[in-house]
Amino acid sequence: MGSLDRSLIAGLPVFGGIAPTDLDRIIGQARSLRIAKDQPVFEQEKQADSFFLLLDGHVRVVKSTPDGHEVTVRYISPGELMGIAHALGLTTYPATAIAAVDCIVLGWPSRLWPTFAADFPSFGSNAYKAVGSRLQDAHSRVIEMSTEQVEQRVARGLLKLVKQSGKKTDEGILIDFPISRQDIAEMTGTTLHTVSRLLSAWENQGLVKSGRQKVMVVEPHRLLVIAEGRDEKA
Amino acid sequence: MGSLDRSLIAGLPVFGGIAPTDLDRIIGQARSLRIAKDQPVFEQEKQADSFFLLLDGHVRVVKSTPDGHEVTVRYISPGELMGIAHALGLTTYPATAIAAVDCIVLGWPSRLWPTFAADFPSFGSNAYKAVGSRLQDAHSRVIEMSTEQVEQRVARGLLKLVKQSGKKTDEGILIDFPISRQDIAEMTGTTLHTVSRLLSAWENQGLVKSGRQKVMVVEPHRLLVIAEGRDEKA
DNA sequence: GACGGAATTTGCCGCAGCGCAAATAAGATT
DNA sequence: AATCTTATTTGCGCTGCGGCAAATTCCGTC
Repeated sequence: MGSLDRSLIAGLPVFGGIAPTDLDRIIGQARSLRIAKDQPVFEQEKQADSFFLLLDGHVRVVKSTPDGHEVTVRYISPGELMGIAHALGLTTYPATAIAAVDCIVLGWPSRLWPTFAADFPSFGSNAYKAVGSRLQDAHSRVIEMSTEQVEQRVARGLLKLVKQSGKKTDEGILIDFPISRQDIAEMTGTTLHTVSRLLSAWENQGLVKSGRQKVMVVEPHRLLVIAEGRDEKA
Repeated sequence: MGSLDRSLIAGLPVFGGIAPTDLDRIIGQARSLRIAKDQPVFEQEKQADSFFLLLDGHVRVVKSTPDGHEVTVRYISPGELMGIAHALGLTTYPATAIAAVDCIVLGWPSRLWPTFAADFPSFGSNAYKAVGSRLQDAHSRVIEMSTEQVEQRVARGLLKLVKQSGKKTDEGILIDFPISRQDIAEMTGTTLHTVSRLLSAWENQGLVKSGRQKVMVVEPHRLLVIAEGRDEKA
């Protein structure tokens, strides 16, 4: 487990404006975890006894329906909080979080949440702002699902991933964790077949380069045109 | 404007556990508004200079997209907060709120939000729980849009309205504010035509009775069967 | 009680995209 | 290098539901 250092979290927006001694106190109560690829950080319906901060890696948050469908709610990037069920007034996790790659995570017992929020006002308000922006995101998703067609949603989904986790290469911008057609389908509300067809088509037009569990966006701008429906049915 | 009485808000969950003197202080800073049917309480993109509590009536919260689509985010019932943009870290309203009927509303200047949240912890935590449950709702909507078909979503939408604002009559449960096919379409992500077809079909089966701007659910249980997809294609 | 505007109903058509199924392809394993 | 597993591609048929358009009904209003 090793000794945890304040510098791990010092630069993060959620801990913005918190005194060094407080940071030490915060990190002193954390335990650090290594989560292997494809392993859960926490699971839907289980008691929410911890909340987490992703230090390194990428995590996919998935909600399962009773009838076996899975919907990807969001991807978590380093520096983001997750599993903050208690901030939402829940005692169980509303979704499952799966490591998309090997991850390093800090975890705190949920009972510390109220203390943190009260003792470190900027932590509390940052966290609630994060919740607020997730609410915005969720509403955007609803709107997209209501008003856009699949092609636009997939384009938008890829652009979101690019913005969040894009890594420049000399051939384009690579989404820097393994992602399957199925994963993309689950985050855009379609099927892997349709995603595959779209990617094939885009590959032919030189918009993207993709392969097994990887997607590289070559021409973000043209993808944006599609995402915004200004495509004129190319 | 008249004198505002503490009893107006004393029983409400958001103000649960707050001392009478504090309630007086809270209500002393409120102004009460009467909003006529079809008039906005607040509007998307505008400066969020107030937040509100609905005392009486029903309010529809709508988001408009740049390309002219409208999506109904939710309906607000008496006792609920609305326009709490600042709790989400926003300075403008993310949606427009329209009075579905004549409404009575309390409004406070947004600058009081931080004070309220800090001085009345139960107010703050109740409010954040409310935000949390809206986030849950939004995610449910996303999942429904991804995995269910229109018929199920419309059934589910009606049931939600029934639960929230249903008024028992001797013929069934009436949704007690005017609601058009178009409104239902905007909240379920479909078109008014499809809603009309569905309601007609359900009317023939004796599931609902509906008319101009009104819907009455006669057999909630059978509607639930449809909503849950346990319909076996009747 | 006739008129006008808005809401609703319904028929018909077309197609986006899903389901099914089978063929490949790309890694992983031994 | 041969084999196995998992991901991806692609063809084909079908259908849910959106788009268009026209008819009808309801309700407020003068």
